Amino acid sequence: MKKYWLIKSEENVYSIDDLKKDKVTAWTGVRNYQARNMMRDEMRKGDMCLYYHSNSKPTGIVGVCTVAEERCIDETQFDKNSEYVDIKSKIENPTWICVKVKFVSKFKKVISLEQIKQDINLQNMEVIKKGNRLSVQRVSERDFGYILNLNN
DNA sequence: GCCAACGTTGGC
DNA sequence: GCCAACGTTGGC
Repeated sequence: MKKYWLIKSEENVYSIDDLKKDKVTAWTGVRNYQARNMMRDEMRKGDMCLYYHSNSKPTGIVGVCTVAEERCIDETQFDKNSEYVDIKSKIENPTWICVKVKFVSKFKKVISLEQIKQDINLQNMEVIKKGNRLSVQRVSERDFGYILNLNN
């Protein structure tokens, strides 16, 4: 059963254009247990993700990617030169597990947070709920399909 | 840069 | 286990 997600990235850190160029990337640097648990326990190869830019103008959904590989070790936790290093994490039992995502498409136009807030059909999306800072969120199949249609 | 809304840490 | 202090996220 394919599942649908929304994943956030700061545009100036790793944008949809970076993913388009790299084709596949490990979704490293997530240091929130709830987000990790979703990646580790629920995200599976073939699942589809909306790609969301935070800290951008405007913020919003900018494209689509797919889970290319599941349950990957986030290597940045063992990299002493990385800002994401976690000295408490053990090689034999890594704390941080992520997925690899593959570029699928970039939208013609950003579907902005403002637009989502105003769309009566998208009021169940996590991303518009107050205080929701999770960088990995579940999206319903219906909302995912609706958003793809908005891009047409 | 501000600040609300979190999540994490650590003393007790 | 509680909770104050602190750190982070992310919209604006």
